Amino acid sequence: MSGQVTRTRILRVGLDLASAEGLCRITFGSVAGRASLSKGGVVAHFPHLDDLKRSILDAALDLWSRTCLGVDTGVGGGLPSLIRYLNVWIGWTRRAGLPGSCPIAQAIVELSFLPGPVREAAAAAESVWRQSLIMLIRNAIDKRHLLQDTDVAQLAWDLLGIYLSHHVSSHSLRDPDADRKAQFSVKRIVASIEAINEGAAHQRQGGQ
Amino acid sequence: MSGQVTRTRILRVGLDLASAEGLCRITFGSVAGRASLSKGGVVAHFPHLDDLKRSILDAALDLWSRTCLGVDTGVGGGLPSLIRYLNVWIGWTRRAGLPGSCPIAQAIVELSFLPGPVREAAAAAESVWRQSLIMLIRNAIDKRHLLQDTDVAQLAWDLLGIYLSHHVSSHSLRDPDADRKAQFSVKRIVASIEAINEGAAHQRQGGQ
DNA sequence: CGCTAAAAAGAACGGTCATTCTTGTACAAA
DNA sequence: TTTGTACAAGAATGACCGTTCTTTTTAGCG
Repeated sequence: MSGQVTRTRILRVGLDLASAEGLCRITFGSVAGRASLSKGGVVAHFPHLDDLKRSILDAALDLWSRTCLGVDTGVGGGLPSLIRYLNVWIGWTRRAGLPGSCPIAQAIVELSFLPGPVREAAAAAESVWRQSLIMLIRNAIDKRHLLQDTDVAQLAWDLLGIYLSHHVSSHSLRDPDADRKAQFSVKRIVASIEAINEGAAHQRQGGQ
Repeated sequence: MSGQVTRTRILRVGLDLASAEGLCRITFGSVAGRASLSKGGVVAHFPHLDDLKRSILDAALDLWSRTCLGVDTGVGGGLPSLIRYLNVWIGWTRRAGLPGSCPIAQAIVELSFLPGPVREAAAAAESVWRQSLIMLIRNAIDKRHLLQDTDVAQLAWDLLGIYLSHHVSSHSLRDPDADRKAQFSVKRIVASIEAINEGAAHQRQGGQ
């Protein structure tokens, strides 16, 4: 069996496991068992556990990118692309075939206290998310779909916050209504800074 | 030394440790060390680790209640009380003298995958938070400060979401601007459902 | 002082886990 | 067939931790 194939299988199993039980539950033994490998077999590919965890996060970000980016062919940018992206992003793990929650969101919180390469990888993924949001927001502003003086960083923070809230709500708190609530939040926040009826919106934004 | 005093000291140390390193880092040894006790000394008070963790969460909720509730004497209910509460809630751990982040918010996420009494305690704390928000929101509606058809559960979800986003942002991602951003979010969401200029606001809520 | 009971210390056991090392196996080239 | 090499298995080590048990210390009281 080619080593590359086994390596891919390990990462696939690890990604599933991270989604189902969290990155902190990843051990050589747990991954080896589900991959029908011995513990030593996994270690041969990832000498240190951090290597494995970091690679799993990389695989998760890769899957996110394939699931959530580039799916709006034909929408043509601007606010519609932003809204489309948000609707695809929220709950993307189900669509991607993962058995549980979003491993990245979970990792960001789980690793708060644990400096090291794995934490860096999680933070980097968050940075990618934030940059993607910012680019979509900027594009919507350029196309005059959003107010010109929209605070880009603030809006990105709010939208990332909705995603994280949805993660906690649906996963940690098992709220069956999490999807609906998150979508409502997105609608409300977008409505409050849309460039339509600029007068009222502007008054709201600027007014204290 | 009276056992009660030692027990209190253990919980104080445990609360600090949970704030500084997370509930999952609580071990008999770590608590014992910081409390100048032997491992056995801690076990004598909390035979099972879950007892200790649950008690720490209880202590955290207690501290929250003393720090965040009942501080608006003279404000007199309604929307001002809600806003006051949110401003006190966000970042309450600093005010309460805890060395790190909010142990409850962290626990809610950390324990997502681990059913048991500790997870139940974290979920119960979240329920208390949610109920507090709902009561404040209802009061603001009764006083005609918020729109009559405000979706109470949705608004509570949004505000809890801002708190959790602030937790992740300030703690996991170390954004020094987290406080300001969270406060801005609160202002925006409150503005969008205030009963003032009801026409525009109503149009926004009901529209689409 | 001695007696008693609570409180704390400390040793010990079994389990899990990361890491390291050695062994075995399949497969290619010579 | 022999040799060499990547791949995987499996044993061994040392650390940490929850839990249990026994022993020592401390405080109160006659």
